[in-house]
Amino acid sequence: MAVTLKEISRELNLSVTTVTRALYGYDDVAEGTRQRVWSLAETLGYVPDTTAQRLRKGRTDTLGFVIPTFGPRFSDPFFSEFLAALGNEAARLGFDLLVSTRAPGAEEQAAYRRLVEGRRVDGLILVRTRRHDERVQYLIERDFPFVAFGRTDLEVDYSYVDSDGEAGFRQLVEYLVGLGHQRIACLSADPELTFVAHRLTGYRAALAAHGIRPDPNLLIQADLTQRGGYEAAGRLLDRAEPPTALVCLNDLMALGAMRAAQQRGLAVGHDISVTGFDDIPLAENAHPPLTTLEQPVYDIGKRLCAMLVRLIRGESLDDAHVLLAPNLIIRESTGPVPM
Amino acid sequence: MAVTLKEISRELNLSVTTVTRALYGYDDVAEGTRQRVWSLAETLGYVPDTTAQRLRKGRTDTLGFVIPTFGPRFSDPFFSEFLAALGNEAARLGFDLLVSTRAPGAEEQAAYRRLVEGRRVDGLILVRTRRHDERVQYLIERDFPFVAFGRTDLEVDYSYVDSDGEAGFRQLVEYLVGLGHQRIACLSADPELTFVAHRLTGYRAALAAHGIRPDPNLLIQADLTQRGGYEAAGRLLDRAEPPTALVCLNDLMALGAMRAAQQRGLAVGHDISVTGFDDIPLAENAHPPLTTLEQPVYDIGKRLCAMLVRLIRGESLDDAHVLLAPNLIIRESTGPVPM
DNA sequence: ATTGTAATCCAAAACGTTTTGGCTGTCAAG
DNA sequence: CTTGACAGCCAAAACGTTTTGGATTACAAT
Repeated sequence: MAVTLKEISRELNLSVTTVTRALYGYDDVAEGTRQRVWSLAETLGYVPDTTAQRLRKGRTDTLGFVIPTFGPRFSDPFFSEFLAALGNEAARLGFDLLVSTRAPGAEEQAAYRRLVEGRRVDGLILVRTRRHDERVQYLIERDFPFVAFGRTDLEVDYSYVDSDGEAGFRQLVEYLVGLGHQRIACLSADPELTFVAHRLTGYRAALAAHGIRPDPNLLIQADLTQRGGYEAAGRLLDRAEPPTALVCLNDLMALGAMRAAQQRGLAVGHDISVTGFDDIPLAENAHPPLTTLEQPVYDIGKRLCAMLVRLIRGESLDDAHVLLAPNLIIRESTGPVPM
Repeated sequence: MAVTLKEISRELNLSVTTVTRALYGYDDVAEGTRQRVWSLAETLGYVPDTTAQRLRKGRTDTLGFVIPTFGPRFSDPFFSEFLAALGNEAARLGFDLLVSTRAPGAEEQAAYRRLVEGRRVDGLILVRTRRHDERVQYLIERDFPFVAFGRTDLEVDYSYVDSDGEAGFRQLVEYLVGLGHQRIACLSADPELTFVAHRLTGYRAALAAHGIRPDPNLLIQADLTQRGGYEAAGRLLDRAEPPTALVCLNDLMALGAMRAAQQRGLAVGHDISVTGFDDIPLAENAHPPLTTLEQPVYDIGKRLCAMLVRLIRGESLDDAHVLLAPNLIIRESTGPVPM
């Protein structure tokens, strides 16, 4: 089918060895020979077979990324931005990107094993780490190169980049307290997710710092989706004594929460304050625009990718544990507590 | 490093041949031998080397998908849902998914060539086809298996699934006309994109059918993003005689357009009507919820994936050209023309 | 004793590449 | 005339797998 070295070598009465060496610019090939090889390769449209190169070189030049998807209608701007970062940076570094989509659980674990044990990729990027992350455990155990967006509670060392969600939430809640809010609800998610746990810590710390007794009724657990935020906010707002502020674990939830509030005739930013996390592009275009904590997802993805490649190449990392402070962006979805 | 057939065979005093055949259940292996092989493979944790299998079998069992990204902050729910569909379906069919991200243009074309000519994938999925799509032309020329979400104007035959944007927009605009709208603006995009051209055709047809003279000032070209919709809507609304309805090429633009309207004090759904296309999850949670045309992105992705695999396997396709009618979902962003 | 036939097993080739460790011939220096 | 150096080329091995086309043995049937 496709053109191989053998064909070129046969055509020119050369050995396969000489042909590769000519193509790769070794200095033990006569100038004339090199030119003949190049020109024939050109006209025949020779492109080396990637699979053969991989087998021979013992590496795939491929990075793996398993997206944790939730339900069929999976749609999260966070991931598309992150993916764009990985894709662009991987390409820049000469790596392919192999993507799987799997809901967390047994099938996800199997996907990781396929990638690692079948030697399909040279390294992996993890995202949405969990406090006791089996993926991290597994990869450490197998000594397989990986980097993660997020920390874990495991007593192991690995390379990560993470947002300081605790500091971010502390700052955010202090800002709300400063506006006079006391009944600040938190639309949380599965606290096994590390970033959820961190943000909750920050939430609690800020309340405690201001002598506000944490009300367990104001902490509610939901999905990290609009629907999750919509439903959870609905339940909170229908209480006898509803909260005056809704702190949501991410922007998607916040958008859902805003809708729930608006359906109940509340003016977001006046009657009730709502906040998110991520600063997805939609946050700015929400109505009203959403107060949120920005984390530079694209840069994080890019950085992780570069770190992983250095790991694969056996180079040393000077910045193996990066913690970035998120940036509080105040927009119109928050305001002083209503009289 | 990893366990190979050779090691297993050495350990058991068997040939490599017998070991593979034992593992794959050929009937010329003694039952006892088969068991010894299996149990040793198990304890050593043998997993075949994917690269070697690929080289030997002459196929990669990998599908390629190049996401057309626009700018670094790429974030489009349409693509994350489509990607989830591809990922899940590919996995189900035993295929890996190789993803690249590239802005349309020369680099994109180079990415396709790398994938095809380097024999990195067995087939490709195209999305956002263009009227004179160089990708389609190239792949047809090389006789490489591919499927596309979208049609082209090229005189070539290939397998696709597409939404009938023309019919959808016709229905949508007729609905708006029925509400009394006459000055219906269209926030369009690059008409070289086939789906843009189709939707525009539907828009014009509906206007013509009701004797409304198309006003070139009401047709404006923008990016398919919130920002694009926001800016274009802003320009339209600041005119002396602004439109009463904004028909947007997709939901993201519509969300941006809504914000532009709201910033000018207009109540969307009353003072002005806004529509989108796609029915991304955010459309439902917008404020007000967005009237839009739903297309089953997940199903389309799944279907395309299955079609591609059949193509790769040389099986025949009975449904090589699928046109799906989008579904008009009327929400609160549209209403009667204001008095 | 020969033939036939199962039942087991395996050597070698092949996929396409890269690298190792040469080999051959020419020419200048001794 | 020999030696050494150098330029230019290449055979073979290797990466790990699967498949082809036997080979070997045992045993039953002739």
